[in-house]
Amino acid sequence: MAQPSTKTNTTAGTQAAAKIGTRLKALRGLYGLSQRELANRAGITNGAISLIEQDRVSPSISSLKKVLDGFPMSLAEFFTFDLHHHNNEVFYPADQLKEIGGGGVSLRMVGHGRSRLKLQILHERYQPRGDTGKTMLSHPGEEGGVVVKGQIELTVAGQIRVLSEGDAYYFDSRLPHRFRNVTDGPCMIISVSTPPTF
Amino acid sequence: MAQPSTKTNTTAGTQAAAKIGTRLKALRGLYGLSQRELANRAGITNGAISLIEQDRVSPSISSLKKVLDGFPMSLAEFFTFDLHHHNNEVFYPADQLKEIGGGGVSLRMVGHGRSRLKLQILHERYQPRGDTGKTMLSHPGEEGGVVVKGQIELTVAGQIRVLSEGDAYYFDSRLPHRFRNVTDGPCMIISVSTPPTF
DNA sequence: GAAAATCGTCTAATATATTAAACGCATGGC
DNA sequence: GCCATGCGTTTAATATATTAGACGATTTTC
Repeated sequence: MAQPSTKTNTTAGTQAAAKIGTRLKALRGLYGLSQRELANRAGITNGAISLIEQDRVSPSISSLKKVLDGFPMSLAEFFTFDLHHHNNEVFYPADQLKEIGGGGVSLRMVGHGRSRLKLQILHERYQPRGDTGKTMLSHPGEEGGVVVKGQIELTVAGQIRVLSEGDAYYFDSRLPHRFRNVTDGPCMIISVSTPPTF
Repeated sequence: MAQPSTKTNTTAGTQAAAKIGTRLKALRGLYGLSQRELANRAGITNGAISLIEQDRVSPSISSLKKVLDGFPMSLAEFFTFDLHHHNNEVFYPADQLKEIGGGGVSLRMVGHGRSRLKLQILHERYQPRGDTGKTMLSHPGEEGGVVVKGQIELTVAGQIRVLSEGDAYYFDSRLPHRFRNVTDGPCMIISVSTPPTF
C-alpha cells in the first residue's frame, strides 16, 4: 500500500546497503584469509562469501555475524572499522624512532604521534626457526615492539617484512600477525601490548 | 564440508545474531512509531517488521538498513546504541537545577554531571498553539533548555510532559522531540544544542 | 611438464526472508 | 449498541539468500 515497490532490480538489495561486499573483501584481505578459509571458520559456504563480496546478495544479519565471528569482529566494529585510516605507519625504520631519556636511561619511543594507550612491555626471545604459528591470533588493542638482536620476519595483515636490529613495528592487534625467526642465530625483541591482553 | 550443519532450528537464524528484534522493538518504542508507520517510512511491510521484532527471521542488511533509514539511524549506530544508558535524567524539576554565578550574573546549570559537550544557546519564543510539528526531526548531539516564561508541552521519545517556568529538559538529540505551546499565553524557553546542529 | 591443490566464480536446488492480505483485539466516535 | 480506525500478529505466495557441487584459471609440487 505504500510505495510503487521498485521491483526492477538486477543486483538484489544492493542499492540500499552497498559497500558491504567491498568492506568484507577488504577485511578478508587484511586478515589474509581465502574465501574458503573464512567460510570454514564462519560455518557457511565459500560461494555465499563470493556472492556477498560481489554485492550480488544482501546477507542476513545472522549470516554476516557468522562471517565476522570468523575474524573475529563484532557487527558494530564492522560498520565502524575505518579501512583506510588503518594503513598509517605500520613499520618504523630505526632512524625514525623518537629517542627520549638520558642520564643513565635511554628509551626509544615507537609509534610517536599516534593515539596513545597504556602499553605493557614484554621481553621476547626467538630461537632459530622460532615461530608464533600460522594461526595468527588477534586481540583488541594495539601492539608494538623493537628488534634488539638478530632478525625477525613479521607478517601483519598480509604484509611481510624482515626487521633487523633497531627496526620496530606498531599495528592494531586486531589485525592477524605472526613472528618468525628465519635466521640461524637467536633473535630478541622488546614487544609492547595493551594491558587487557595479558 | 565444514560443520554438521545444525538444521534443527525452529527460530530461523536467530541463535546467531539475537537481540536484533529486541533492539529494533525498543528503538521503535523510543521513536514512538507503530510498526506500520515505520514500515511506510522504510518502504517495507509491517508484517516484516513484526517478524523481525519477534526474532523469527534474520533480516538482510539491505532490509535492516531500510528500516533504520526510517528513524533515521545508521547501521553502526544501531549496533552501538546503548538503550539503557539513555534513560538517565531526561526531565529536571526547577529545584534540582544547579545554580551558579553571582555578582550581577545568575546562571542555572542544566544536566550537571552528564558527559559534557560544547553547547550552543538559543532564545526561543512560542506563540499560543506554537508547534515545532509532528515530524520530529532528529539530529546528532545533545539538547537541553529551560522554560523562562509560560508553559510548554515537550514530547521526547514518546514521553510527554508539560514544563512550567523554571523547569528544564535535557536529552539526546537523536531521539525524536516536539515542542508545543498548549496555553493561551506566550512561552519563552532558553534552549541549548550541540554546535554542529546550527 | 603433468598432477594436485587452491583460488574465485557460477548454477540448480533448497532454505529463508519478504510481501500482500487477512485475522483478532482494542479503542474512539456517533 | 455498532461501525470505523488502528494496533500487532499470522499465513500462503513470492522474492531472495544460501547451499552443494561443479567449472576454468592459477599456483604448487613432484
